[in-house]
Amino acid sequence: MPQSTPLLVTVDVAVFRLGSPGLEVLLVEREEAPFAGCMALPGGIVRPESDASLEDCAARTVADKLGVRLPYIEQVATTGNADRDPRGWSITTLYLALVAHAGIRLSAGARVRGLHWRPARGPEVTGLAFDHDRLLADAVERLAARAQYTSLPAHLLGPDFTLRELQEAWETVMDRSLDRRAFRRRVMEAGILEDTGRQFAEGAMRPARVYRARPGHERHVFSHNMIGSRRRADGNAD
Amino acid sequence: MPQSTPLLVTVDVAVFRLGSPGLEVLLVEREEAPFAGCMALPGGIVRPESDASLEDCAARTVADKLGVRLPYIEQVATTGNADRDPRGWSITTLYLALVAHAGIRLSAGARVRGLHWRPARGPEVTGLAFDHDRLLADAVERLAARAQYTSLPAHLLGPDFTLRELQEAWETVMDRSLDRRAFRRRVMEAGILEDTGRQFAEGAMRPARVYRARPGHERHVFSHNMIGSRRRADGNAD
DNA sequence: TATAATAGTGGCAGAGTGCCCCTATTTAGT
DNA sequence: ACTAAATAGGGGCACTCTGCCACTATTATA
Repeated sequence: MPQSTPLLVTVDVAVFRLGSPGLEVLLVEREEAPFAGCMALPGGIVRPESDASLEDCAARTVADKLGVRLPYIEQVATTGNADRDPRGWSITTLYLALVAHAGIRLSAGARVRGLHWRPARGPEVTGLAFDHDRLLADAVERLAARAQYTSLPAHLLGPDFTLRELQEAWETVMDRSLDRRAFRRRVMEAGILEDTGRQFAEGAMRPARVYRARPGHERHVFSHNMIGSRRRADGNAD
Repeated sequence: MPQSTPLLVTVDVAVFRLGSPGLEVLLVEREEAPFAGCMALPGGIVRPESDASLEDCAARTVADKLGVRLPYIEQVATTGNADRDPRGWSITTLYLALVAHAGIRLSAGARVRGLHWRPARGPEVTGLAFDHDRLLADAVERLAARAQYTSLPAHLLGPDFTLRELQEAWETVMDRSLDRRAFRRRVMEAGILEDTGRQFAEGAMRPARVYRARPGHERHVFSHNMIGSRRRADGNAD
């Protein structure tokens, strides 16, 4: 038997990209009540008649607004209670998605008004609608945790990249500096990259080799932590 | 606006305890269609009028059936699609719970008929109702992953335990043997235990010290992996 | 008193770690 | 041409962490 009381089931997605500088998240300005005028994570109501699955719903929600294929999407958590939406008991499943900076076409899609990229950390992203302050914090935390032992940050780059770009993606996601030597050692020993043979020069310096993810190794889990466990280098500990 | 099509929202819980030997999961024999007569994870329909939150719903579902307070409950993931329930589009949020073996009182609670503890791994827990085969596998996998770097397995024991019992809890959860010296070193250096001053003897052997979790350290995250990353000892690799 | 079984600890060889510093490669400037 | 400047890439060292073996300690029983 179905629920006796109506229950709102939604999906919210935290889409991240590499900003300049720092991690950026996609926010949408709400046009309807509740929280009209507030910024919120893009989301939508689950429609059984058109969504094959919850993840399809999340992917469609972002694809509609952003007009871009998501190279990475992952479920974070589900929140359900009577307080988060003034309209009543509601459930939302939060997803985390990454896009490459170059591949964004904000002009595509139907309802693109009010779409903004905002720094994912810091005071600029407080005061979001519903409980999205917490949802965003959860997504950022999950993202940083994944970066410690998986190759997830690579999805923030295009298909080809230099080791420096890859390290900067990692540092942006984890919000801390990494040792260059240790980073290169771990990535290269993991055997997840292949040399394209090409080079990339950015000014009057020695050009860097251009790599790409080896086919089948896009979702690598490192046997050792990407940051060492010895010392803390920079900001936020633990 | 709410969903235009009715949508079944449920909660399922994988409750684990230490068996003899091995990890055991609580299953319930379904009395109603669909899948009448099949074994399934205990679960229930989310009732907005009586559940304050999704997690409350999960805790209540188990407490009703098991008559025991859950020392640990954690959300695993949410599955939603049109195929998992023959009645139509449904969403379930899976929770993972641990109970201490000693504290179980299966006689309490209202609807205790058809409750069984079954080995959590192996052929005895296939053929569950709905997609619960996969849900159970996901919960077992999450449990083993958590054990690698958190003190989660301690919740499978009573308040007091010896280091041997603690190590056996870890080995049961991870389904692999651990090195005794390394285990003791890591646990003691973490500073999460306090000596009760008491001892526990089991036969004609030297008695072991009895420890308890230091208050405030029940949910410890280890700075280093609980299993080393050097070598695999016995069964299931990576 | 010897025996058997478990509890608890010392210590070592080798792998993993951050880190310093060296060399290589490019363009701009003189 | 030659130097300067900046980044790319790697060698290697001191230190830490790892699994593992072996040793001592403690108990009851024969």
